[in-house]
Amino acid sequence: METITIKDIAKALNLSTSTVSRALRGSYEINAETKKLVLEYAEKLNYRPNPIALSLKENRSKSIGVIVPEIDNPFFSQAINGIESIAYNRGYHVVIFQSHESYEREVVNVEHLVSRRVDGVLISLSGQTKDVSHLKELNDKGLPIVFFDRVSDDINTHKVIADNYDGAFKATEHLILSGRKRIAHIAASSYLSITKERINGYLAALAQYNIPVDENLIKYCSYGLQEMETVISRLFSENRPPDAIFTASDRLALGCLTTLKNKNVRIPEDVSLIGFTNLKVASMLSPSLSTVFQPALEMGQSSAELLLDLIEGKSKMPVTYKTVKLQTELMLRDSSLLQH
Amino acid sequence: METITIKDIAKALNLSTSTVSRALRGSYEINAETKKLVLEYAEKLNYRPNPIALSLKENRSKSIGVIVPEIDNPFFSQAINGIESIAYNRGYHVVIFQSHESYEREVVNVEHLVSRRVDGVLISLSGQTKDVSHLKELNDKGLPIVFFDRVSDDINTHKVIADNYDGAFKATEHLILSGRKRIAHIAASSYLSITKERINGYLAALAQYNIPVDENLIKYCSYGLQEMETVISRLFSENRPPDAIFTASDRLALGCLTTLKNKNVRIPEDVSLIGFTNLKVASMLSPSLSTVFQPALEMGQSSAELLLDLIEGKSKMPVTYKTVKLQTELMLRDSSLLQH
DNA sequence: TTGTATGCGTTATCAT
DNA sequence: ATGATAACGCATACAA
Repeated sequence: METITIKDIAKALNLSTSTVSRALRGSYEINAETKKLVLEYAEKLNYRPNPIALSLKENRSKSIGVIVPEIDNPFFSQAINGIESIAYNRGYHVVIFQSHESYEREVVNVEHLVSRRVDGVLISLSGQTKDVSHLKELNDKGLPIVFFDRVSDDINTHKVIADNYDGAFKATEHLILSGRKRIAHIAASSYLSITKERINGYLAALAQYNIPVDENLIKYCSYGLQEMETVISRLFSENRPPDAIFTASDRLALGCLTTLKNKNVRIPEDVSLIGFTNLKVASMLSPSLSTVFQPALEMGQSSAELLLDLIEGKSKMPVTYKTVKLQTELMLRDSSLLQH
Repeated sequence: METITIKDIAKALNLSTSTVSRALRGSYEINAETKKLVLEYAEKLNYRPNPIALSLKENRSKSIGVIVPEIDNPFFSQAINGIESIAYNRGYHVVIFQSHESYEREVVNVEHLVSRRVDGVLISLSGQTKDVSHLKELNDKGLPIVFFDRVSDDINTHKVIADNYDGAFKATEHLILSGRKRIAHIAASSYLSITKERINGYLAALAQYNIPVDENLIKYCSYGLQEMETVISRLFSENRPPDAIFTASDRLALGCLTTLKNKNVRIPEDVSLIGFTNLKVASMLSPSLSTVFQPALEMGQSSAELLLDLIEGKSKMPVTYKTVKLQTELMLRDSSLLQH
């Protein structure tokens, strides 16, 4: 790929590179004719400034790094969609990294981002991450970081989260109102902020309707299908099995659905099921599953806006703690199926 | 973000930048002690070479551009997952673009990629793209391009495709063998390579089982749900409606499912449904839908490998026409439901 | 209004 | 074995 530079234009037009540069940048002190000449020639040769040279000069890359647990997860691909749309509108590029829910990989990703000189970082923490010093250090050094969805309270910066408490409350309330009494909650990694928030919403709903909390009905399930089987087995080997399950994510909802099917537990006759999920089609495909849908696209957009504002100094630096509450829409369908 | 450079190290150690550079690069002509000194100091200061400076010097960015129609589409997010894994293993970054199925946006994306000086491009064409001269021009100039999934025959480079013909053949055959006779095919944009290949597979299966082709049973559906309603209405307003539908994608399968439901067409009693889809859970969630699963992850990996080989000159440049055939797996479940 | 020189971080080439 | 210098592409402070 031979590329045309400012120097080529200068040579061809018998001008200095500075003149050409000024002409192209639409600078002030420049003869109108010279400018026209340069612009036309540049257009003819399809000149494109080299952003790498600019980056080196201006010590910024006009790119942001995004670290997500998995791209191939509807919530995160929707979020990336939103991030991409904002970033490109504002002249930034998006470089994608996956932590695969591993703390070690997240640390390596962060290291890569720093090496790559991204102008800022958007991150949703891995399920294994307890300690965020790898991020705090960078943030203290002045690298803008914005958290979305899975956040940490240990770093004082922008955070974009869904209203997990409210979503969990409504989901639980929905199950209660449809007559369920023993509502299990299958939660994700206990380290995650979203996990805690959702559990709190669940507990609050139980409290409001005077339903006693049974600790045995709250299960954490961080890993694969195998763990889900154990969890489900435990739940149903109790004296009084649950009559409803509230799962905390897409993966958990689907895993639960599969496992229940394999175990010949009938849905919704034996248990009714509701989940936090971004699999838009889930409830459409499966009348047995109601979902709490998270506005992933909007969360991606908001977090990208916040990050770019930080980068461009349009927003006070590390002091802002801004929790953006986004509408959590409850997609409760075929409610009749949930009735006894 | 203040960053430490080779110059800082040189100054601190009273060495020249060249010596420091040599020490860091593990070069030959260098005193062992000096080397050790530099390495230790660099380690202590957490020195990281600036890839931007490297890029400027070596005229490459160590990044590849990926253009997909939509990130938020299971097939493409799985493919990107595969691309990412290979790229990072080989030291490249992945910069993501979406065409949103629009030719104009695809052209703009390509323009951006060129501006960004990516070392190569992975692309799956938009549904509106008939003309690929925007890509051909670049490829002729020496920019490595690899197509995946939605390819063009007008550019002579690597292409990674699933065996769409075979998948469509088997899907159709499956419907035939379960007793269906009037099998409709709902296809995506007629411009796309995958569309043609799948139609050919469909036609071949009909031919093999001596089922006459009814042109009215082949419908193109490029856009939203509205168009799907029209298509379904037309199909079922015929004298003899279809007794099975073979849809060409996730979106079409789900749109079809929804529309049929709204129209109170029973599945699989009235029509049985089979689709090309990467919504891994689709068939799990919906016993009415059998799926032909595309190995998106593997396709992403293969195409990334091929592109990086091209970039690094490990593969003959633009003369190679290599179609990588990947296994198309047919997920036929609850077959009994498909029987009359 | 235009040209010259410098620097961004790094490495290759050519001294020493 | 090490140092000085130029070059990658661009913008800008300064000189003319």
